[in-house]
Amino acid sequence: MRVTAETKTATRERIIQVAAKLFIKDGWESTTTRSIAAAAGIAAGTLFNYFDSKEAVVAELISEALAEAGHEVEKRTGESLEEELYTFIWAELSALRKYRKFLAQAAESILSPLRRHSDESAGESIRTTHLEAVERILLKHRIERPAAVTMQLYWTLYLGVFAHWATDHSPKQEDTMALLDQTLNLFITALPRTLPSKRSRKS
Amino acid sequence: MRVTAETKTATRERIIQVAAKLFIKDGWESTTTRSIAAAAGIAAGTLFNYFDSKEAVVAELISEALAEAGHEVEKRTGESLEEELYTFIWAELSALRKYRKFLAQAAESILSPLRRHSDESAGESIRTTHLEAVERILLKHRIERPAAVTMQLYWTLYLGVFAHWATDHSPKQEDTMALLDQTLNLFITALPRTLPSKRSRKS
DNA sequence: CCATTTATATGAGTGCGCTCATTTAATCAT
DNA sequence: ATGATTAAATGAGCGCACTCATATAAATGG
Repeated sequence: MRVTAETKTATRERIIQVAAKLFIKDGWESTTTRSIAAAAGIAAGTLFNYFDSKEAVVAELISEALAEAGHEVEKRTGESLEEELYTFIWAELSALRKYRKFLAQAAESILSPLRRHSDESAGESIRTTHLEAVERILLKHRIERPAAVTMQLYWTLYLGVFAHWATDHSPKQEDTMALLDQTLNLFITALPRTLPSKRSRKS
Repeated sequence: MRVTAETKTATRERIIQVAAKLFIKDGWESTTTRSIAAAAGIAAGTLFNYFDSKEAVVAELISEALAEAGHEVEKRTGESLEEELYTFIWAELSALRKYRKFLAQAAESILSPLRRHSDESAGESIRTTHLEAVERILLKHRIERPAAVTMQLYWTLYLGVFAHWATDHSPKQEDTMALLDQTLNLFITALPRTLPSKRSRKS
């Protein structure tokens, strides 16, 4: 069976769309790959011709939402470093708002800091794309290319904010806004101080 | 069928011991609950009379290791706040060293910041126990009872260190030592500054 | 002692994500 | 047109964590 490239991309998009609907309606765990396939009008196994895993589906969903949000924000100018980072992150979270409820469950395994960088996990590109954008913002504000450990620290802090956002019960997630504010403040304070030299402690 | 309380605790301990062996030998994913049950000399279903889930088994394993390490360290005195936190955390990590390889896989779902605090997950007691110990250390150094958001920030940072440790390839995890040093430095810097009042930003 | 109650052990069963041998259909060579 | 080739679709099947009706044996009461 052969199928035109158009049909393929159409099917792929259809999977993502129905998956989004189902995830929003039924949650992450209750939505099975079988039900996604059925709703997309394909066989159960066919889903895995398009995505490596259930997680890869939601990772694609996230990536698409973030890509849109990212483009708009990066054009802005004339803000302080903290303002710019804040705007960028908040724009991303806003873009993900409709997925918020099930992301708390889904993202756990996708964005976990415990995933090895080396393996080709579904969320790896989300992480690198985000970090690249942050690096670009830092460079724009004359912060010299941050050390790997700095970005690692950033990602850790970001995950904390993300986790709080995903489970934030305050009406418009204003608790998260406050946390993000504090977190960025802390990160920026840390910026000049991180890793000037490899000075190990206690022997 | 009834069994004495002794038999029950013996079985429970046996499960933990054989599970530890298998996890170390075969890793987290390759060790099945069936294989643990078989090695412990019980039926597959019986395992779940003793533990809610596969994750609960490893959570118990971690808790036991941490309990031993925690007791020894908390007696110490005369160190700076940073020193004391460093010693405490490093003692914990040392106690977990034998489990390090499979913890990178296992802990992902257990310690994830994305788990809701409210639900009764396997790793919840690990988190609260650790945070209580840290709070005790802070109090000992005249830091007034830290705000919830401060401890949240601490846990986020701690998870970053833990994640790095779990996948640290340097011979004696000295990379982690350096990261821990920097992380604690950052946390302590942040201490007086976190949440003086509920000042929300941007409306 | 036997009957009843009760706490535990049991393993077949369930639904899941995912795989893979096979089928199907579009394309290409003649 | 027709057969050969190829890429994608298929769904039965696998191994997993976990459940639950049932079996079993210890404790208890007469």
